Amino acid sequence: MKKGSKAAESDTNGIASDAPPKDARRSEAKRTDARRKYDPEQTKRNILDVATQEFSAMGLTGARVDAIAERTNTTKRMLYYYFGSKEGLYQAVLEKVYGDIRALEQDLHVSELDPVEGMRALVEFTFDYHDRQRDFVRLVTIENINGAKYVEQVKSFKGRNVTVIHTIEDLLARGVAAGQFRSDVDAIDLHLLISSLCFHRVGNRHTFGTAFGRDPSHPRLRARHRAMIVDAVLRFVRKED
Amino acid sequence: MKKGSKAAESDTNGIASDAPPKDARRSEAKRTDARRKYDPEQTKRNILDVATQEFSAMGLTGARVDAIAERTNTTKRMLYYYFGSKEGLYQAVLEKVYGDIRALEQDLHVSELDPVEGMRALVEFTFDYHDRQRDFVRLVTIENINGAKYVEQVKSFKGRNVTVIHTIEDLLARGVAAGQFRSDVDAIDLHLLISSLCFHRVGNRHTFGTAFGRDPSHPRLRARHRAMIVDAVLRFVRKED
Amino acid sequence: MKKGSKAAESDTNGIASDAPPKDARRSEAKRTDARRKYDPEQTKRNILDVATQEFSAMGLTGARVDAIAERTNTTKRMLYYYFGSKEGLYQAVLEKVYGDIRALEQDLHVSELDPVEGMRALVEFTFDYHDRQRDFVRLVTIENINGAKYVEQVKSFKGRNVTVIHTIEDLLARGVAAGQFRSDVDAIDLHLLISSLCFHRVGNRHTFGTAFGRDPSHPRLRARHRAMIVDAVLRFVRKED
Amino acid sequence: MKKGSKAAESDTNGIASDAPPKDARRSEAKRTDARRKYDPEQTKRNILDVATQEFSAMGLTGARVDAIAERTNTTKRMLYYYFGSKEGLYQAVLEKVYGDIRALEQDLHVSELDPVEGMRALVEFTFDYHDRQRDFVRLVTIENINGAKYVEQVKSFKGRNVTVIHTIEDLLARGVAAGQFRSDVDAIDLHLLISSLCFHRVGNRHTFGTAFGRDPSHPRLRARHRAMIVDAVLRFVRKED
DNA sequence: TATGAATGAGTTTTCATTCAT
DNA sequence: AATGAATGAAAACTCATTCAT
Repeated sequence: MKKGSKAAESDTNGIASDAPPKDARRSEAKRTDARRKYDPEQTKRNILDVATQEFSAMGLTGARVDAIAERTNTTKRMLYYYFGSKEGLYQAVLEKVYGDIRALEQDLHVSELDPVEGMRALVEFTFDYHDRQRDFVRLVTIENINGAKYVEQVKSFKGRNVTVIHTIEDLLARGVAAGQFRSDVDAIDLHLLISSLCFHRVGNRHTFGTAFGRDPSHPRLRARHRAMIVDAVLRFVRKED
Repeated sequence: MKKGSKAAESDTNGIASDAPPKDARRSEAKRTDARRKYDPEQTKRNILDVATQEFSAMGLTGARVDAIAERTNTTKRMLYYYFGSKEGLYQAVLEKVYGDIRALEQDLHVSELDPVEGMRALVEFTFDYHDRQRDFVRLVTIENINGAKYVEQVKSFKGRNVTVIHTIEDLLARGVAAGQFRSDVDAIDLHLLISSLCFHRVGNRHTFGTAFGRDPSHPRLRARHRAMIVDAVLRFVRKED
Repeated sequence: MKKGSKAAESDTNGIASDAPPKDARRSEAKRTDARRKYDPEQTKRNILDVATQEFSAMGLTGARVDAIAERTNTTKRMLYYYFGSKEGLYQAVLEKVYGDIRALEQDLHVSELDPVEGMRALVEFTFDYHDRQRDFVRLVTIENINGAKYVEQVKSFKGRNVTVIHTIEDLLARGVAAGQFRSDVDAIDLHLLISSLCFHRVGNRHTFGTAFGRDPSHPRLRARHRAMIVDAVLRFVRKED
Repeated sequence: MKKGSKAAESDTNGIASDAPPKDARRSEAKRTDARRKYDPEQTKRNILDVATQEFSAMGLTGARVDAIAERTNTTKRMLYYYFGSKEGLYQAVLEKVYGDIRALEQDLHVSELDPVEGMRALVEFTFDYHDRQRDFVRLVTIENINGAKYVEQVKSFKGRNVTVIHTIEDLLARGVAAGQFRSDVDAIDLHLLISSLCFHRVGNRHTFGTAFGRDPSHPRLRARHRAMIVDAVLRFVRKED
């Protein structure tokens, strides 16, 4: 069994793991010095970012505390200082990742759009989010292997899902009222359907790639998939004449 | 101070992990002595069955060789004797699991059905298979976390996928010819779409259950999902007038 | 995953660990300001009191600097500021505890009593002291596990013992002269005998309680033990006719 | 804080830690070879003997698993293999130590002796046992610091104590019947009294030695103490004319 | 073919102590 | 005088694998 203590894959190409806030911080209160030695918030964030990559790449059991610590600006000790244990850190990562997606969903003002366009926007957003946030997808996958044991304790988790369902319910209701959508679609079922289509091609892209020699993350394929999924969803909800 | 060494979840309700053979075996080939003291085949199979459960429940890194050995009729040494290493055993499990599905697909004589009925049959079969073979679904998930590293070396893997694509191509071609299906659907894309819908609700059932308080494996929900997925696929391929 | 960081047992029911002084102090010397922001003496005393409990409950190796600091009004840093190290703090605790008992023994004016009554008074005092000062008993026990390494450097230690022996020698001499006591009793041996009887039932009360289902600190049992021990000592020293 | 990973004191001068069984073993079944490489019983016993010394010298928290392992013929891993954890090993040590004393007590046929002689024999036995088995005394002390947490789970513990009380009750009853003993002595109280006298001088010998410059384990002093304690107990139980 | 004992290298976690503010 | 953040060294414990029988 190989050891490879570097993350096998560093999928962090999205928002979550960008470490942008250095500027945000500076603009706050702490004046001059660019890098202070004692900055708990930054230390925590740094650990969390590295841990996100490592856990998403290796799973809870596969990740190594040492490996995380090594890629950090601090030492292993700080990791325990702030997060208590490996599991505690893992949970904090889940919390952060679920918090991130919720923040973004706010920007979608679906309720202001025509039902069909709103549905399209929602699906495209969901597609794009999963496509970019591989760490998120992997962590959800990992949680399912863990039997959702840790996500249950994550506060941001439940809230996030309620919001999506409300959005979908609103779209469906308006679409039905406008005679555009059929009336027998359940919001949660539809959410599952959309999620399935957006999640699977990211989460299972490795076996898919191996099986068919196609990399689903290739731009051309991605664009086609995006269109296909939007199409499939709209055909599913659309009222047939 | 001890940790639970039993598989966190024993999802074995399907074919893969059934350990039926003790009797079946005897009536097979090995004639004479009813119970021999040393039966390599049975020993191997026993190890494999236990390992399937353990790996599918815990992942490659999460599974413990000791835990597997303990639930076996033999000792840890035998595990190494027959499979060489933890990874070797894991690979053997993948091999077995992929072999299982191929055997089943033979029974589907889709080519003899009307395109629409054939498509329905294919989707229903795919749905049922994933619904029952949770171990399979989990192992695929796990492989994707491993970057499909091990599945690449599994012989039954590639072959299996080729077959499905052929089946779909045949259905699409016949459906287009009959004026029932649209002509711009790619077989691999459609396979991905079907897989997504059938896979996700099983693989991510824990987070789904936690999020919405609905267990997707409940009979009523399962039936509804099955119908919904068939419906979605047919709407997707059907030619609009 | 956290461990209980509170002392396993807080036996502080006596003088040593009472933290009475907040007011007493003020009336002492430091006149003017009722509550100053920085009060080194109070800070030290507070640390010392907490440390007494923690060390007596957990032993030198078992006690945790973090746990002590947490229960303090100040921070860990202050602990090092004032006491230099964990060992330094432990030693300061020993010093304090031995100082306490000496102060009390002054109040016993045994030399003014009839030998038999004096002996009774001494035994009763010794009994009561051990019975109340569990922290003291525990710390002595702990020191014996440490090979008395730290108590050797405690100034109040030697002096204290010399005093007791003088008291006993005086009692014995007067008792022999009065024809009440036998003449072949060694003062240090007698001290050991008395100590044994008073110390053991406190120090080993847990195993005793577990073994016999009797809690030696129960009032009824305590009274009986007190009488028994006085009786045993008097029978031992008394001259037989 | 000093590290000293060797046992600070190796008090093993008694039966428990003698490693005599090499012969016993040979005379059993295992024929020829004096030291076999695979001998679980011996491995366990070896670990247990070393652990007894280390725990009794350093306490539960003070003892170091590494230090124990180092002085063993095997590796640290085996310690976990057989005893599961540091606490498990500690408990096994308690079990062994309590088992040892019970075995010895069988040899005392007190019931066949005249009450006075029987009482003398019992006290002398108790004295000698504590005097020799310092490891036992220290471990009991340590357990009392632990609040008897571990000893409660030790099977040999309760049984042992019941036996002693029966012996004492028998002696008292016969002595009273013979007009030699007073009738108002409680067996458990007497046991406590005897234990106190025998235990304290061993358990607290370090502080005693430091305080008075006398080493209670010196042969001359030991003999005098032995006589004194027998005398004190007999005076306590004897009926006064 | 089969087995229980044994192991070294790693992995998580804890601890007393010090630094920068 | 006082503090929260930071740390290296060591401690407990685990894991996949091999050996002797």
